[in-house]
Amino acid sequence: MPDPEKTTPNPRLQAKVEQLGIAFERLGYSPMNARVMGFLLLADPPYKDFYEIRDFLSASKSSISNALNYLMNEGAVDYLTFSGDRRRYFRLNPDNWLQNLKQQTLRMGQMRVILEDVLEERSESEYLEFNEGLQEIIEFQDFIAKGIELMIRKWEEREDKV
Amino acid sequence: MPDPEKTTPNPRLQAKVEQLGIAFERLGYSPMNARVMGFLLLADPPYKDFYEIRDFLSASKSSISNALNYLMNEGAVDYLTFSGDRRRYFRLNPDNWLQNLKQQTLRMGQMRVILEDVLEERSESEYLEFNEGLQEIIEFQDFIAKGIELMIRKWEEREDKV
DNA sequence: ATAATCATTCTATATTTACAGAAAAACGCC
DNA sequence: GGCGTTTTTCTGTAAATATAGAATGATTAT
Repeated sequence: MPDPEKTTPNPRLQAKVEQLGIAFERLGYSPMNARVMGFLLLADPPYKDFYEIRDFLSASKSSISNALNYLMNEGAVDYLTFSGDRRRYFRLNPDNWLQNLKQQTLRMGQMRVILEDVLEERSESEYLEFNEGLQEIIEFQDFIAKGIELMIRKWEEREDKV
Repeated sequence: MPDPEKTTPNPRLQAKVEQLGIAFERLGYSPMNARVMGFLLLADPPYKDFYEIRDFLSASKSSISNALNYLMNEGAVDYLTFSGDRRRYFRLNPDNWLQNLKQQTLRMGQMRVILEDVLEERSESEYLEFNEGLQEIIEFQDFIAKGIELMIRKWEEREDKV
């Protein structure tokens, strides 16, 4: 059973977590979700219970609850349990996270779908040059998306060998 | 000088622009910016002046002004002028837009930077498995980022030949 | 079975962001 | 250079989102 060693505040760690939080906000995470990511990334041991997280981030229970649920849904976070201790110990799960990153990366061709729709809509237009410009963007997105798909396949082959 | 033919409202077009707007919101654009993109994508001729945009979207001048400036800054939009007419005619510029998409795509390796920082921070930790998980995510991001870079180079070669 | 505590949900508040309208500025034709 | 029009900036308001706190629900060790 892990010992919830009463962590004395560590300003350096706090600053680092804030900094990581901001970095994750830039990737599209909401502030609290971003900070929880930051905290779990630096956590040592790399699993922490609900109240450790709450206390470190000085946030409310609902905020932490929502953040953890979001991140668990996202796949980046899961938890451990230890018998004789009903708490859950939350941690980043790099394996699931990686799985998820792959999925997301594959979904990158989103704009292609939109633009194909637009081109169909513009089929009557006489402004051919404009349409050709759009066509080229579609082709680019397609090119990239296909390439990424291929690369992910390669990555997975590589993994099998390891 | 283009004739600002008084456009009678076209419900079908309006619905289509809304729909595109929502699609662009999902890509991270704010609602008005997203609608302006949608409108310019379907515009025929593919350039429209400030008031045509404003009227079509039933928005305020400031909203349209901000949206256009944002999109021009982004590179997706620029404008034409015609002598004897001081209005600016805004349009999507697929060439610049494509340029920009390439840039963004290249910037996809952002998370790598964050995680490298984290790993350095965790160098003392004895939870090696966790660190190895992070390391693998870095490698994946790196693999993808490098691959994309290569593909963009290929794309540009292809373009030169066309 | 129950008491203790872990976790979620609900509701209220604060913060942020988007948008409008008015006023000011910039621009380009005459 | 003056004047009318286009465009931006400023300021206030509305809407959306994030977070807090309280109440409720769920779990398990005893």
